[in-house]
Amino acid sequence: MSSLRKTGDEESLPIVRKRKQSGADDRQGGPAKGPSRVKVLVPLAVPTAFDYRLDQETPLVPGSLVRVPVGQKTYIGAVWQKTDSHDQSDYDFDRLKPVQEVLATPPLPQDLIQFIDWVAGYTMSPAGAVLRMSMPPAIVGKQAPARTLYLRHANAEEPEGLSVARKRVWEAAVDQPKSVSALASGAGVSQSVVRAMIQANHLRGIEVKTDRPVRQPDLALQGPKLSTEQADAAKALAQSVKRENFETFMLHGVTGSGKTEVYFEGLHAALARFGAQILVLVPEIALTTQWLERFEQRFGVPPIVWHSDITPAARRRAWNAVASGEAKVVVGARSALFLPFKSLGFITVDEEHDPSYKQEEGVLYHARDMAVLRAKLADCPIVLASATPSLETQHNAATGKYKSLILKERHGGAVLPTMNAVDMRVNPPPAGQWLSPVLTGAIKQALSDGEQSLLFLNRRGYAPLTLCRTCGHRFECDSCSTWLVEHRFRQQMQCHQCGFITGLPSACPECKNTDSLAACGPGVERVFEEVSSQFPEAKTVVMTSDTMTSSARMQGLIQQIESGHVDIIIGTQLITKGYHFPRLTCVGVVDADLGLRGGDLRASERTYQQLVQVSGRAGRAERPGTVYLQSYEPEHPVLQAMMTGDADAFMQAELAARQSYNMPPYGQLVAIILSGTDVRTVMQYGSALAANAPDRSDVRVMGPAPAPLARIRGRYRARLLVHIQRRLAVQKIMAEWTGRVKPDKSVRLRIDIDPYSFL
DNA sequence: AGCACGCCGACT
DNA sequence: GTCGGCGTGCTC
Repeated sequence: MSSLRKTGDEESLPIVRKRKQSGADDRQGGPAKGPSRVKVLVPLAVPTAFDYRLDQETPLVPGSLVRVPVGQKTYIGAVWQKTDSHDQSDYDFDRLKPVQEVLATPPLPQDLIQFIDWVAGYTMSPAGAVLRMSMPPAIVGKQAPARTLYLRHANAEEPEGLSVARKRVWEAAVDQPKSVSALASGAGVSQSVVRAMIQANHLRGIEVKTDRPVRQPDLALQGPKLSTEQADAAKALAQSVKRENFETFMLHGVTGSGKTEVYFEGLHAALARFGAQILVLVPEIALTTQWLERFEQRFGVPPIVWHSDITPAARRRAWNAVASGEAKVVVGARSALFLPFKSLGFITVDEEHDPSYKQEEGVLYHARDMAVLRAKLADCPIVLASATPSLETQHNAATGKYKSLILKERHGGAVLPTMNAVDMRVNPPPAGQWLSPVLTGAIKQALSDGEQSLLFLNRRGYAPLTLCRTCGHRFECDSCSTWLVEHRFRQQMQCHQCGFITGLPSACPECKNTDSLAACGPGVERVFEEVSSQFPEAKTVVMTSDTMTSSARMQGLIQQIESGHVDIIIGTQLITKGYHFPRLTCVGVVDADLGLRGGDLRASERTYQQLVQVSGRAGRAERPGTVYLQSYEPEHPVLQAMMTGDADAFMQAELAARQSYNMPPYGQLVAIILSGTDVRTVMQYGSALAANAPDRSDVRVMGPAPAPLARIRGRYRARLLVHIQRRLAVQKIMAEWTGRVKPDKSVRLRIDIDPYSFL
């Protein structure tokens, strides 16, 4: 036994010695020279920073960007820990790969590093995956394309016989090399003058690889005249900016109350006070041309825009300008929260209730909640603006955690629209149709008055389900548990989950019957068909993500609507945000009950918010608007709240219900999503998890149950919902639990802290 | 995120 | 008998 042990010791000796050696090699403790160890977080789904060898003498500050090898490739990562502290790393010093390059780019700011670590901890995601959102590998470290700037030749005499125009260019071409257009506009001449002087060799071309300077906001511009209500709210924001610290505001204003103008004043105050950077978060689809135009009017420059659809070149320019601090005003979708702001001075989350702020892929985070943390770390004010604030935000406002700013009146004398519930049991549409005579009557009236109508149905395509009347066959996706949606305009069947597309069938694949296929239920295309046959003379358009394939097309259509060339607009939620159509007076909600089915935690809240948003499109100018809500259950509290307009009572009732069940925002939910190729293995692991749940009275586990969409892309999914009675750090509990019950390696486990969607 | 390593089906 | 499918695990 003892000899065996000895042998073991001897065998492990080299390792022991290596460890000691590596400890002795951690020279960063003293002033010793030579290579040192640095921790670098790479933008990959890795939970911790890797160790690298740094061959230069100068230590690197945390956040410094470095190029390091990982496997076969190299990545740009960020130095992730103080290099002067002794670390416990046991990674052999002589096995470390070297830092290949230290980038000249400014280091990631300290508050961003803290933010990334915190988000990783909160969402239980690998820190590298969060870092990836802050420094997309396709952008960071990439050079600007080369361009040529022009300047006088050094010490050159003014050429003989310059014309007046050329002389002006000559005067302008000193000090800074300038682009042709900058020289021309600076001298007040046309570009051809400058070009001719280049030809004549009067100016010297210099190749640079820098981006053109970012246009700076014009702070002398005045905003529009504000109502008393608006001015009071704006003043509160400006005062908060003066206090120079973290403070959260709920800006709650009815649709059309001019919330935007109010938070613009807050942004303006922050810009004016320290020249700080400001960030406005908007839901992806709300970043409209109309919104950008308003922004430009107020600040004199277009903002730096950041969302999933911008070109790689624009993305690179935006990232660099934000990192250098040159970009002062940034507007973006949720991912803009992770940009490396040098000095963030104000954040606004517009439409803060919008469910699209919850990222449902990769790192599962809620941008609104993370924005509040970002503001806290940056020590700056943040405004959460909405006509229908989330229950979470209203609760925080009620408890005093957030300050309340409330706008009760519509701006410019516009009145709130009149609400009508159309009881579909009393006024049913003709067979095979979806619009009640009440609604078609209202559209007809609007048409004859020369006003516009909007029909809202949050369902793309022609019909959500196609079945065979003979054999009952349903068209389903092969790899998801969903129905294929008929898109009649495109002559296709499509799975809205995985995107699978196939042609329209002419016969039932099961019983081969032709003329036996029936479309069930309405989508926007079907409503379009109905409207077209009822109002053939009206100009009707459909606005969905399917028809709005390019932003040029979208803008063209918006302009047509604004100029009154469109009579009836049919659309999905794409049209509920960010637009202001003065001629729109009649709004019809085709199926106001749609969001209430399925009954998840937030069904009522979300439906209410959506109905208010759609209704808010009506009557935003002088002409009053009218809203028709088609419902089979008009006595439902959501419909009742719409009719009475008593939002507060509705929200109070919702909050009380949440409180009585200890649901968010009082208690917490965590979802565990399991997926794998084999149903039984997935369910077995789910059951094992449930059976070994944390032994705490305040934690209750529901499930495992097959996920509402049990199969996506061929993988089976099951979920457990964990309810925690109180607000506490659930991450520790979850980590301990899922670490204790080892998963079968074929099962993938994801944890969604604060789940929003229950799909 | 890539990319290499590894264990089960259709080819010469 | 081998080529290659993707499922699994590692990257300092």
